Amino acid sequence: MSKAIFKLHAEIFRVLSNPLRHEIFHRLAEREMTVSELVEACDAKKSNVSQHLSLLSTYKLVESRKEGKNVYFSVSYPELAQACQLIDTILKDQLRKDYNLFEGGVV
Amino acid sequence: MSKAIFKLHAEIFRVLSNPLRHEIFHRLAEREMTVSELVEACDAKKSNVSQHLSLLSTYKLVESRKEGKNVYFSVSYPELAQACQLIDTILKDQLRKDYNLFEGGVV
DNA sequence: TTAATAGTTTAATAATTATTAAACTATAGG
DNA sequence: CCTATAGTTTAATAATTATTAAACTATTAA
Repeated sequence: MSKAIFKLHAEIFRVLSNPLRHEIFHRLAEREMTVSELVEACDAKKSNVSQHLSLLSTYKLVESRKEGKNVYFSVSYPELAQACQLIDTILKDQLRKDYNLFEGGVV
Repeated sequence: MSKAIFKLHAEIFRVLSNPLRHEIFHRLAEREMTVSELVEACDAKKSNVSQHLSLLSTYKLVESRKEGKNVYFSVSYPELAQACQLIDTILKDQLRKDYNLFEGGVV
């Protein structure tokens, strides 16, 4: 396995390594949403959400369709979203104990 | 699901988002290795590998045992390593087509 | 007890990434 | 046309992260 492949794979992890981007991806894995809906759900700035969506799109993790004034986003590969949720589950189940790193039992 | 949880999950993705760290984790998922073996396998600087291992350890993704002059590292949760490999596989299978982003068919 | 090997830590620099506000584009309705 | 709403882009600043070299610690063996 070559450096280039590790780099490519790591790159996808990087895309999901920003908390807001991770949240956006997670929410889209549950249902299609407009930018405004995401802005409200995530309690974030519109321009910020838009930029994160743009990066997620660049890496084809999400896709969008325009309908009137709204743009609806959804995950491109449900399989990938599932795999990410699997990781999230493993983390929740298995790291909960360990993480006194993270201010007192946040999980 | 709270902000804090997204942050925690994103943090693990961040740990695996550095190419060298990703490579190290991937190699350790295959077998236990010493720091020197990793340095050679990854063709990287010893201090750099050591620092990445330290971060991986902090997040409990890897663990180590000392034997004489050597320190042997291995993955802590094979389940997590498997889930990461699942993501890697999905990426390889599904994104290959799309990635003309990445200099001419690297995957 | 010295030299060699294995690994870690520190500290500085370089490189990336995230966030914000402001300017911008597009669409729909009055 | 004018205004409001939805979203994007740009550009600047702030914050994080990665890499390197050099100094350091620990262990083994001569």
